Amino acid sequence: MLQSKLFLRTQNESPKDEVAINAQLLIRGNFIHKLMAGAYSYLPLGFRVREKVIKIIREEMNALGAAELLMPALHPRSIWDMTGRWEGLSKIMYQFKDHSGRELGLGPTHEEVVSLIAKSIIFSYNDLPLSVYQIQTKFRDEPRPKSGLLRGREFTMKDLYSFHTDQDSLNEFYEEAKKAYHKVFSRCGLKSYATEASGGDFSKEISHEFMVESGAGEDMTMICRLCGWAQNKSISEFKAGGRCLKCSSGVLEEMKSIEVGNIFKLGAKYSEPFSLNYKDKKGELRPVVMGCYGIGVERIIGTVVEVYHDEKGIIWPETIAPLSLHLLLIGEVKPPLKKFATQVYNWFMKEGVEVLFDDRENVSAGEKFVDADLIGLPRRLVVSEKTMVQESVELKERSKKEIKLIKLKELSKIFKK
RNA sequence: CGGGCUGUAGUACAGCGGUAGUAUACACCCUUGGGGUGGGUGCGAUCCGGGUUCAACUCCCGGCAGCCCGACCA
Repeated sequence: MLQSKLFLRTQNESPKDEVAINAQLLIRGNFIHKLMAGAYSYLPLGFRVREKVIKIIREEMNALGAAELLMPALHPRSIWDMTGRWEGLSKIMYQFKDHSGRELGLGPTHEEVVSLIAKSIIFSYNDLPLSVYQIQTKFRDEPRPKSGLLRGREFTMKDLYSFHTDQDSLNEFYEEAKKAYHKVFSRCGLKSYATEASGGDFSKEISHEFMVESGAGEDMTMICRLCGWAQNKSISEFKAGGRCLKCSSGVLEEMKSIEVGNIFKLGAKYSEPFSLNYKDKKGELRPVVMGCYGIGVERIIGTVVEVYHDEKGIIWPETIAPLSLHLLLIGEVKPPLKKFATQVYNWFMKEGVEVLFDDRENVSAGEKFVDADLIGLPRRLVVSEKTMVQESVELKERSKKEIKLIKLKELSKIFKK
């Protein structure tokens, strides 16, 4: 990928008014562009990060046994009246009328729609358990969008819904989903705590929020770092400094955190209003037992930037970096040097290494270094007159200080497919 | 939704009741060529509406927008 063709222009200065680190760095690095509070465009680099995160989520959801589908974002009022949530969520749901006066809304979540679909699929205990998910744009009329990507009005959510004959089956799946969630976040470079929280509107039962430690977060979590037990401070009866009741040897701490996902046991809350029932072995109708599970894609991206950065810019984890290698052509670009650099670039392209080639001419070395640090690809490779005469390139990892000179012949040892 | 702060070139900042300035970006010329090289020329702006005033970017009121605090947050 050629930087000169990337629709990219970095900014030296942080945008006015943006305080959140993730907003500052992602805007400066030209990953995103703000259209209004809480609505961002994904520019080519940001788009690639988003795709990587989505790919990880998709792989883990598929591994969990869930099937992917896609539901509409546009909903008629009637389906929301089934659960009383047209009124109940009127503050947070974008609701409007079309030209014929029909009342429509943009989905902030999809329990209603998925329950309706499930009615056409689930009839018998033989059909259960089942689970489906989608990765889709959600709309919420947030009273206060804030902190860059962390709280938007329009955002991408992976929402998963599971269907069961009974609570035991749900509990079993719930624990598997919990593991899958930890795996998603860990693959994105984030340490997550499954935190006990109230079920909110969804459920009277305890739910779990997946918290990542960050000063940029909105939530306070009580955690035991020893065993990983965590509880949202808002429902916690424990105090910091107290002993962990779970492992009895750790000490509870307060931790500021970002919620990147959550899981709920819904029970029959949505199946009942939709008469989503199945026939048990005796032929008797019973309500389907449901669970729902969400992950905020943009939240993951924003959180990663909050966690992985330094004063120069972002330091992407390899797994979700937009590309893995930044190739810089430094110094006066004479034909032999350009040829040499292109040769190196082509080698990486052939090897299938995702490389961003800063091929811009008449851009100073310093400017290229600054841009590379800001954009934060895991590895930086410098090609110049100096390295050319030695038949080599310079390798530096974004997270480290040392620079290594690598002979061209040795490239294949370091960059294996 | 309550409170606070802020709206001036693409971006980031100054400024003043009377001709709007700097940096950067952009275009061109020269220079330089390993951590935003230096110099020159040029292009480019006062959020919207109302009020006060001879005169408003500046003062006052209202809107809108952005950020922050709080409330809210399936």
